[in-house]
Amino acid sequence: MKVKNVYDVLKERGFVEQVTDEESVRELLGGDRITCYIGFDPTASSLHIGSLVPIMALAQMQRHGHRPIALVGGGTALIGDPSGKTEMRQILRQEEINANAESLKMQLARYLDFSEGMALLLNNADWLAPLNYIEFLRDIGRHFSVNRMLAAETYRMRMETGLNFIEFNYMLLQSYDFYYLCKHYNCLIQMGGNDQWGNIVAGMDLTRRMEDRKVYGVTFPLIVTSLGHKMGKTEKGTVWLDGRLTAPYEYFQYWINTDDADVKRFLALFTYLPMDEIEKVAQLRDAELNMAKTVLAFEATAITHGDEAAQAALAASMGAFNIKPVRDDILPSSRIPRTPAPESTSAIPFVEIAKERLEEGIPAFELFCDAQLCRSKGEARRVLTQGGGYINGEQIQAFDMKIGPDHIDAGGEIRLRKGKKIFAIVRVR
RNA sequence: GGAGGGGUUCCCGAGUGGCCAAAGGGAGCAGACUGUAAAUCUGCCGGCGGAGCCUACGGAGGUUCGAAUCCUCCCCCCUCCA
Repeated sequence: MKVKNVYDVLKERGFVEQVTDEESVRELLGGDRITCYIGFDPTASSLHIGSLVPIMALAQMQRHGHRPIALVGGGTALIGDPSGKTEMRQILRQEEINANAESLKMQLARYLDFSEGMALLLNNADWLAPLNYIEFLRDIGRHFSVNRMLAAETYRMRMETGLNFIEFNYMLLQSYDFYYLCKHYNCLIQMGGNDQWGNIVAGMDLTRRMEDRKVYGVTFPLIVTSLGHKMGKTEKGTVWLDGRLTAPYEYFQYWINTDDADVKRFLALFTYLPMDEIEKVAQLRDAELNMAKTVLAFEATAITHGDEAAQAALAASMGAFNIKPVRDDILPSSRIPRTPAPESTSAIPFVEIAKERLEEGIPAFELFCDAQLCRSKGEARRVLTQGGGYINGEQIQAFDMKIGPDHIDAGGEIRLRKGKKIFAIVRVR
């Protein structure tokens, strides 16, 4: 059986917003191995859920026999992309960027197979840094019309708030990347968020002028939740892909809290489950729909943190939230365990408390702070006064209730809960 | 370089000498209802064990019994002119 055209796959799964030349791109992707690229900004030491769409797009490309290039923008990050932003981005120091670029490489390796040139990881600092200003202006700059650049949405929206020259040059550098990758790596397609459209098109133009070659661009829709929220933001801040910054359990929680209306769309984008199974999710209701969310959380966590971590997160959530096992006929291709897992709290975040301290008795609001359920004692007091604090499943009545040794359960733990869904375990040391 | 307008708490944004920890909105948190969803209603929403105290209205000084508010200098942003 012939492998499905990856362009159709991407389109079906909701990855495609705009294409520069749909027919040609489809034809290209239906043929022999081609090379495509997406740029990632090393402005933080970890990628977050917001970068998952591009990552998954590259992964899909690779699974369908093409060669993805993940381009770390070590050079362009020195300038700051104005696209989609209303204010100038903070410019980072060279060392920070280099360090970030390194950790991004590690992360991307979990989604893409970089062995034997099946995928490439490049850093544009390698070719941007040595550029010489005069030469660059003469060879590259002359191909750009300022009039046309100003017409680009990217810059137009900045005309009101202000745009400085360094940012104005971003388009030239990103265009140069595309040209460079085409020339040296035979890269024919650039993908990116829809805010990159202007930069991608400019890169195509430059490549045509410099190399006389036709290249293509595909953009992804900006993914927001059906409530209009940005992906990957919670009350605890950004949901990172790095397990040290966001524990797999938290990551799992993020996905299981997906809105009803987003489950199907997210399964298509963020898992590899077959579309015919995902389509059936539309018919699910109530408890069944929650099972689909469980699968989404499991699959997404397994992709980012591995099967083992996903299973631990699942087991912890089942214990804490009384989740029913997922029925066999719901998304049958998923490897999610479908029997009740032995209850385990091992994946839930925990803090250790010295035995002596506990023997004296710790006021509940202080313990909530120590367990990082609340940011300040004031907040903890408020939460507890409003009845939002629970200990071993019981609502805490007084904010300063003393927590002592008799609260330790058979497993040697104290279970704290804030609100409905945030848990912490206290272990006595 | 000149003239004018600005920088307020997570974000937007009101506030022009005491009644200002600062209106209003958004976001967020908790409770009720639920399905770890949404919608709705209620309460909360700088720190400190509640009192008062501390820290906060771009930065540094000053005037005043008292400053987000007035004065001086500095930094940054915007608009128009050059």
